[in-house]
Amino acid sequence: MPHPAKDCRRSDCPVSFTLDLLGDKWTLLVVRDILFKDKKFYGDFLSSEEGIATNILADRLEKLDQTGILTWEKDPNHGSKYIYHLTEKGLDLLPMLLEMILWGAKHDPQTAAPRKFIQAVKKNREGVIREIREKLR
Amino acid sequence: MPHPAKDCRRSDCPVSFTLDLLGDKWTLLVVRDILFKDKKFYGDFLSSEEGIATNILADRLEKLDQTGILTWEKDPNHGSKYIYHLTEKGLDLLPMLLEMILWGAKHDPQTAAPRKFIQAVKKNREGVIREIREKLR
DNA sequence: CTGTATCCTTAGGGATACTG
DNA sequence: CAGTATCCCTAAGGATACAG
Repeated sequence: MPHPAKDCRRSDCPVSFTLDLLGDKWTLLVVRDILFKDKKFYGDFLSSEEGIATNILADRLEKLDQTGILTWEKDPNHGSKYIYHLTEKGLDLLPMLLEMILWGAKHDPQTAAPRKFIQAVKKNREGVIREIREKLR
Repeated sequence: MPHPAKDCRRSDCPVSFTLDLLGDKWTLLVVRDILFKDKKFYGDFLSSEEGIATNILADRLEKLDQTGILTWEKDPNHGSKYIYHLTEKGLDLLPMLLEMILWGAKHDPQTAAPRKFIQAVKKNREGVIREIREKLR
């Protein structure tokens, strides 16, 4: 059952549903790290510049797993314990994240979003989506 | 300065920026109500099925105003005190909200999203965006 | 190092009372 | 009715210690 139980969903509205799963300040940063920064290890996420706390990170990884957005597997090289990656459901978040990036880049005067990437998304949204999905598959 | 002060932004990443402003379980529900449900009065928002508390609503309206996403004006008919509406910056959230709807509708088995609307968005995203923007202007 | 668990403070937010 | 303010509790989450 990769979705909230009856008593933790506030309504059947899709916006509300999405917010029930992802509506906080940290969860989507983990998704962002995987989608756009090729991160896959626990320490990768920990070292992101926003400075997520280790308990928060562990909690979010577990919740993302429970909701079927992310999974992990043992690291064969054993440099790390696990390799985290998105499921199809998680990869489906890419368009939403891209819109968040466009909105943030447009309205944040001190954004650090790379101009080239923003232009690429504006010019060829579907292409960028396909490319990133391919890379992560 | 319609954006977070230096000490409340976690990084210059556009995703992080967007989450700093909108990353909680309630704020985007108000935006949704305006964009898709033609709500404009305090009581409209209060009566949404998710059941936002009055103090939370007041707080979010104020924050959305501080960040330049929403404004209000006196209601000339005085049925209500104020009429709330989105700024251009707020209307710019529409594409992101649409992606949230698509994702929620796809992955929530008990979604209440109208099939026709979902199809319309998939088929003619830009058209839907233009139409809704026009209506709210 | 990777990941887990504990402690403890603050902030989010529900219930409800209050004002115009 | 529209909107504000208070009370109070729970949960989010920062710091940090601990285990493999």
